[in-house]
Amino acid sequence: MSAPERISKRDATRRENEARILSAAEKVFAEAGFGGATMQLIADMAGLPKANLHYYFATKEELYRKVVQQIFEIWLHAADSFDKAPGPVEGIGAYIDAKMEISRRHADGSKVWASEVMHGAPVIQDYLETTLRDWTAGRAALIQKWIDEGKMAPVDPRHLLYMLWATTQHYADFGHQIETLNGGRTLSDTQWRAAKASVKTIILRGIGAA
Amino acid sequence: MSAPERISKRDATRRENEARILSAAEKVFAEAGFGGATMQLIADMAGLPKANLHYYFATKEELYRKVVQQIFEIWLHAADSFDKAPGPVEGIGAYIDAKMEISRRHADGSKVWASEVMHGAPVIQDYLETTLRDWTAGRAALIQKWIDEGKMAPVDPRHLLYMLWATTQHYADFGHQIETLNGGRTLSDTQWRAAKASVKTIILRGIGAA
DNA sequence: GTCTATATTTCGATAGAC
DNA sequence: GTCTATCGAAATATAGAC
Repeated sequence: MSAPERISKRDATRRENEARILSAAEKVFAEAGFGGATMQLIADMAGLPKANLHYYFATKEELYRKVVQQIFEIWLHAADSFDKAPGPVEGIGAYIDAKMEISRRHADGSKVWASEVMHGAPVIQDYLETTLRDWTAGRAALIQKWIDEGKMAPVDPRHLLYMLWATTQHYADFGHQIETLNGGRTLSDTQWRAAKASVKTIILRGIGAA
Repeated sequence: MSAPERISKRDATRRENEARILSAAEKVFAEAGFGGATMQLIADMAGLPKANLHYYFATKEELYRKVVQQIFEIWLHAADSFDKAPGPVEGIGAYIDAKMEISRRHADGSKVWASEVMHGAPVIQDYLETTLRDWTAGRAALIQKWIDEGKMAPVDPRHLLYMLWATTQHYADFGHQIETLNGGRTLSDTQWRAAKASVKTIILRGIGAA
């Protein structure tokens, strides 16, 4: 038998390697898509031999699924402030802010999700049918309540949710196009503030809440 | 030499085969991405031997580029009514209608474009830097003119354009997600009308034009 | 122009020494 | 746990008969 080691140390190494691999995988999957990504590229970016990836994640698909789950969880938490808000100005305003911030900080994850959904959600269809469906129904009901209370104009809650997702995630998914139209430069802090303000102003006024 | 044939007939065959291949390619690229698509899959869907694809399109990338160009041209034409309009209600309203209709009729093309841009536009970067950049500058100037004339609220024209692209294309690119949230059914005629109306109502009111 | 057969490359995954 | 070497499958692309 080998010399006994502290379990905590082994676990720490495992967690660190898994995190390195997941971070590299997110980037490669975002840049090349699932089909275009190769285990070799991910291994190179993580600074590990290719065989080690298969030690931590048995298959390419298992690794990919973990990456998709990560961004999904981040988005779910972004809606916390939505629920506690007294009305649409605070609730939807905070939700837009949170989603825009995620588009800036987790653009790669957003792209992986977009790519997965565009291709028919072959790996995370179960999430769409359970967690996302429930989440959407709950938020649609909340929006309808605000409408019934006269706090905003009568709009279709689901189409409003689609608009919120579309506009905020666009800054991540189509970030390259926006950069190109910005003279090839990434958006500055000031420009990100302007983007957030534009989205919030138009939508909140559009639903008669501002 | 072979017996002389009418050029027009040979051209007709060529055009018909090219169209079949392009249509099949658009579908396969949309469903699997560039990396996930295979020439074999495209050939099967087009009902041709794989080698024939290489006869009409030398490489996979050349075929892909043609598919991307198609949807881009369709979108450019959708903005014709934009320019002739006297103000934002007619111009932006018509543009939303046209873009929504394209999302419905050319969802695959929209997905291919989205995938291309998400991956950094490796194939059509030149279009972004020339045609799209000029197009965007022209439309932003028109919107600014409407603002200066007091026909709409002072919003950032570029962020408004991004919002128009994001909201309309979302119904194509994330169509699978929307279908899942619609109980697994595609949107009916009535639901598409409601979607168009929602987008137009919120945005036009959001920019103070309705 | 069409199609079968195949050359060549590259990928995901694994075996086995350390 | 790590890494080198490699297998078997699948991909793009082409050669060459028809």
